[in-house]
Amino acid sequence: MRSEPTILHVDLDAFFASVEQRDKPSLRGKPVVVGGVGGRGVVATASYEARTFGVHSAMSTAEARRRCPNAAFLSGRFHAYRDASRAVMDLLRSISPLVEPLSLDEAFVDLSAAALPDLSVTSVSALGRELKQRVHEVTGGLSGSVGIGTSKLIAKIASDLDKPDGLVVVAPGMEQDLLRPMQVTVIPGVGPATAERLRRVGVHTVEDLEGLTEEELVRLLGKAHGSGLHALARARDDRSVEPERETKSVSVEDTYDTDHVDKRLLEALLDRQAAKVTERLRRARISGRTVSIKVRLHDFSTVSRSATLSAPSDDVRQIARVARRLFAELDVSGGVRLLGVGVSGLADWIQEDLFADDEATAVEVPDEATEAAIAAASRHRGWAPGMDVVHEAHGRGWVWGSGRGVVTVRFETAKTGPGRVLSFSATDPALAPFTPPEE
DNA sequence: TCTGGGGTCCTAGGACCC
DNA sequence: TCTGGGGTCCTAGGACCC
Repeated sequence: MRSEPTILHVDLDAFFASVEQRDKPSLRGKPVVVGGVGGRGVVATASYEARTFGVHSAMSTAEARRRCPNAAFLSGRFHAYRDASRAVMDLLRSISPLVEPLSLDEAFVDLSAAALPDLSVTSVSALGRELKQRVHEVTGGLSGSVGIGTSKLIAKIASDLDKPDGLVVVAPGMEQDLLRPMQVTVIPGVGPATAERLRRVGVHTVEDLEGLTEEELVRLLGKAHGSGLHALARARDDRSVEPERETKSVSVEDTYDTDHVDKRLLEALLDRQAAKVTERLRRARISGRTVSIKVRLHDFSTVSRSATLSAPSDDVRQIARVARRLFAELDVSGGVRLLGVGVSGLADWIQEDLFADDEATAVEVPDEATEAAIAAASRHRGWAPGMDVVHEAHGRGWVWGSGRGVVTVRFETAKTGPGRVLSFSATDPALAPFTPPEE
């Protein structure tokens, strides 16, 4: 927690719905619901007019239609949201270089890096007002709610206090007075499951939460969540604004209007998703080592499977093949409601050839020994012997570390077909010919 | 016609290594 | 061939957020 109110949180009001109303005057003043319009859709954003009918985000669209049959139901125009979001984020970055977007419609700004005469409540309040005015201008009429405080926690809670079109600045020293009477669910990270656990031990408000020791909270919620909540309950929060957060995973998933049972259809859908994921990896110039699938069954239970490759890949066929293999292990005879493919363990796409200059002591060995080494190493790594290794190398190189040294196997590219082993070398000549480890 | 899609972070257990 | 501890990696699932 800082001594001055230097963290600002902006949240655009009913963002998707507001963009629709901005672009289509006939929708202004009327209930608008943006989200999935299919049989299994849910509401992403409801305009304030729709909210008066009890429609809110995450509600099923079917329920929303029941509550507000006259609303306009729209599936959304993401490029328009992205454009509006970009205008706002650019605006924020003109105020301070330290901007952390949380989503299209939300961001933290660190005002300690902004050009301000001082960081008094008066001064940051004036900045907040001006910001709201300029958000209105750069977006062609959208409003945002702004919260300013001495920490992320306080700024975020503050922006929610006077929605829509609000501005709340929490003066330094007032943090605990603000939090104590509130429900524990105002703390980001306290969702239904955590709230229920806390309720069972008689904790409803932040003040109640303060009554628990860190040990008690850790016992109840686990180490990270428990000690984190112990601090936040006391308004202790020194998380910094992180302008550049790296992507950790890329995924695609689809819920189908009816459950699918046809395995061949499902495999084709999986292939398509693998292609979409790969396309996004390539656009971002990244690749990934871990391929995951997600399957939601007819009863809404969800299973996931993943497999980690020896090297990062952005190869459609390889990712699709791994996805299919993982899928084949599952019993989906009851029907599949949702299917998804994801890639994590991301790395820069352009990989240096780590082994290019490492050949000084390299010793060439016969192909037979190479194949044996690959087979042994692949068993060692838990792969099916032989088959995946060549593809997984993806034209780079591949290292197997053992207690006795490092063995490098080089491949030609796998893009034009199954790769071929080009050479085999060891950093220590004593290792060649390589002896496969015992099973 | 209950329950999206894109993510992040955490936990727990097992394998493996030293 | 007895016992153990720590660290890392991997996998599956869960909670949470917008």
